[in-house]
This record gives sequence, structure tokens and C-alpha cells, in this order.
Amino acid sequence: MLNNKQIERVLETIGEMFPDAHCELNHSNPFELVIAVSLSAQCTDALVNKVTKKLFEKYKKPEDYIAVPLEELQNDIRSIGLYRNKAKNIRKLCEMLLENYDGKVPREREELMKLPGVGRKTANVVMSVAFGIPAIAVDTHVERVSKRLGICRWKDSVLEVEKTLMKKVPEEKWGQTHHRLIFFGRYHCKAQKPQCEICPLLDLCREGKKWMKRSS
DNA sequence: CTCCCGATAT
DNA sequence: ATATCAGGAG
Repeated sequence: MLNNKQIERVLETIGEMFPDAHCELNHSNPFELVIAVSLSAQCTDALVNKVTKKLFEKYKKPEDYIAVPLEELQNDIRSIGLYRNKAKNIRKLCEMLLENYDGKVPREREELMKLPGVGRKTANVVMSVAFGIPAIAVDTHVERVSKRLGICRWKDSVLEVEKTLMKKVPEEKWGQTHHRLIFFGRYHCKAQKPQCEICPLLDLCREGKKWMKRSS
């Protein structure tokens, strides 16, 4: 496990590598962000953006998603994968927004997580990106990077990873750090082919040597 | 734990 | 051919 000084070095380094890390899911309001993030489960954001480009032109409000047959919505998001679950969730989510939230996306984590297809990770993204409420969403990249670097333990659950990051990172830097960890994981410390050879953090990474061998 | 699932990289 | 992708629900 990294000590506080090492954590500080990690934050500084990923800040230099990805100073302008940001949410890469295209959206123009909280409602579109909820849809985009719920679609992004087990799918690249590039593909989500390809689908939402057309989707957001066709469906503007919660009412629009309910107005069409479920099969039509399934077809509009088919290329994403997991499309039956996602279509059903989006439809129900829109119904709930209209019934319980005046058609608007709630800001509270507890309320967000009541929506179908919205778990803690998605709720945290919406809170942080759409509403500017401090939160750290732990996705596959944040989890992998945190564990490889030794920010947390290998056996930690995603919730434990989130708690560790909240404890180790100053609250005013949660949003920024969250996106930098994602960029670091997505473009540098990748799942299949991590760039260990050019990694400025290799000396404090427990997994680095293992990956160096595999790539040689 | 399993299932959902197409697109892409390796 | 297999692993992975801004996960969530049962």
C-alpha cells in the first residue's frame, strides 16, 4: 500500500500526463448524461457516443422514450450490447422521472440509485459531472489502476476502493482526480497492454515487472 | 455468483 | 479465439 507521499506523487504525475481529463460521454444536460452513463455499462464510451448522437436527436424528453414501442428503443441502441436490459431500464427510468421527480433528474445519490440501471457508480458520475457534487465513481479503470499501483488492496471491493480514494484525496480534487485516473487507465495503464516501458510510476507499481516480462 | 451482449483490440 | 469495455440486477 502506498503511503501519503507516494499517493501525492501519483496524483501529481497523472495530473501532468492528463491535465485536462474530462467526461468523454457526450451530453448536453443531466437527463442525457443519465442515459449515456447507463448505456455505457460494459461498453466503450466511443461506441456510446456513436449511438447517442442519433438517439438524442430522436429522444429529447422522458416522454419521448415512453412514446415508442420497446422494440424500437431496443433497435436504436442495439449496437451497444446488453440492449434488452438497457432499453427496459431506460424506459422504466423515464416513467419514474415523470412520476416521482417532475421529469427531472434527482441530485441525491439515494434517489438516483432508486432508478433502474443506475447503481452507485452511475449515480456518482451524474452527481459529479452533471451537478458538481463531490463524488468518486469507481469504474473498471479506476479499480484496475488503484489496485495495480497499490493505492488500495487487491481484494478490495469497488466500494472499498471508493472509500480509500475519498480518504486519500482532498475533496476539492475528487472530480479532477477521478477523470485523471480514468484517462490513465484508458490510455496508459490499459487492461490488456499497459505501457509499463514508458510509465513514470513503474518504480512504485507492484504489477509493473509482471507486465514488463509478458510484453517482452 | 451468473446473466445480459455487440463492437473492438489483442 | 479470447479479453475487455465509464455495470447493474437477480
